[in-house]
Amino acid sequence: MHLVQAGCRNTSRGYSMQNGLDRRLTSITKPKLKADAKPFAAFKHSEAERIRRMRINGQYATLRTILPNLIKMDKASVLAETIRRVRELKKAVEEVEAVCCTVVPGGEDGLSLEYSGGVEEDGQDSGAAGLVFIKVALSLEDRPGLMLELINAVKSVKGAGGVGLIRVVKAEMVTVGGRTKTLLWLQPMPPPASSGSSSGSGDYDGEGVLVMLRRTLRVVLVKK
Amino acid sequence: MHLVQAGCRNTSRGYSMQNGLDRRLTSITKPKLKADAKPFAAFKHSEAERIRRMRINGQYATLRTILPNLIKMDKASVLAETIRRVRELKKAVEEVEAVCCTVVPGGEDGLSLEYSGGVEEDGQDSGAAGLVFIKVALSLEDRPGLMLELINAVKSVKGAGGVGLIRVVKAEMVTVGGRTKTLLWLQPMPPPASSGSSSGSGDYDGEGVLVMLRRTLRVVLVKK
DNA sequence: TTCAACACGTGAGAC
DNA sequence: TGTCTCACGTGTTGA
Repeated sequence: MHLVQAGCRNTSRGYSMQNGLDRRLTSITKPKLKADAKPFAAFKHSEAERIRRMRINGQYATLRTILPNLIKMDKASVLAETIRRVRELKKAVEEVEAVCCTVVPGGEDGLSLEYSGGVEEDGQDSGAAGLVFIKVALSLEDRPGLMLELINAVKSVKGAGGVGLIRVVKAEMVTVGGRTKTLLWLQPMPPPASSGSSSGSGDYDGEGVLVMLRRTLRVVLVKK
Repeated sequence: MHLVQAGCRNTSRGYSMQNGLDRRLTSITKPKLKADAKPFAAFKHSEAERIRRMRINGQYATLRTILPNLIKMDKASVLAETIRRVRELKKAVEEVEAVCCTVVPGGEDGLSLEYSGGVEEDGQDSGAAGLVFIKVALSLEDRPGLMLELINAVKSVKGAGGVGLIRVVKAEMVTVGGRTKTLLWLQPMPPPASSGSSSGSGDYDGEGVLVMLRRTLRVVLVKK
């Protein structure tokens, strides 16, 4: 109950890094007597709390060195300035990204789809008439496992027979300031040659695939 | 001495915003009796401390909302992630600024001087042969009063007679993400027509002025 | 059980 | 004087 007020106060308001780690009952061993158990536990507890405080205060010290033009140095002001700065920097990155890095113009959801009905790079026809190559560009806040999510989303686009309709040919990612710009090169897969001629599929619903793809990718975009 | 342990614990580890502001001895008035003075002071003290804690915890809550991909939500982890993010964003802004916004190539100190010996825009000769127009571009962390510092630095460049050698014709600043890009258009002033012909000054040390100017501006750049 | 994280009330320095 | 900020040890809770 606050019977012991530790000697080291270090309240010089200098906001310097160093702290305790001072002279103290070092190398404590667990007491065998039951009477000593409680003071020992109390000491361990207060010591753990001291270490926790030191860790947090160390982060404050780091923030104080990182943030420019800090007027007030107290914790609340440091946190407030930190929040302001993070928002400012985030906005700056997004703005400058919008100006400098737009590869393919996308909609307001940051999702852009480009497709062609021609022949792909290696000159090999995919077999799906009217839709053989899709290029997807999207830009969003980075998160772990994003690429996996995107690929799974692409693979989840399936036709009537439960067979995948699109395969990922190439993928590129570039992250700047926590935002990720992703490029996907996709290739529609030919419908299963179950009936009719092998080169048929004249009724292949390329537009439908695109709609499904866009809807599926949008789920990934708005997630979290 | 911890005789009263407040009722509201709110230790649901939910890291939600709301907190106390709860039922409590409201609308306390200062007691007249001396015996009540101390408990009253203690209450006011603990209450003030509670408000302070709430303010700080509110900042933590805000940080938890604006930081993406937070795995651990405890205070130390939030601060650590904040530090990481600020550094990441700052670097991103600097990099993208270096790529997109370089107006005049500068040295490693971010200071670039350009000068011409011709005639300035309005066709009026400054009178100083060989150095009539200086354009300065510099990029550094923004700070309040920076422009004033720069102008004073320019004005502090003086000749033998203690007279100013340079005047500021135009100044532009643009700040992005806390970094400021500054453009200064300077004009050397003619040396005082104390002796010789009025159009003389053939021995005007334009190079010396540039050296002094660069040295003076560098002081502003490395400050703080 | 121990451990980690938290809110609390309090003593004390700074302004 | 009073107010503000901080470090401290403690009680408590969930894992």
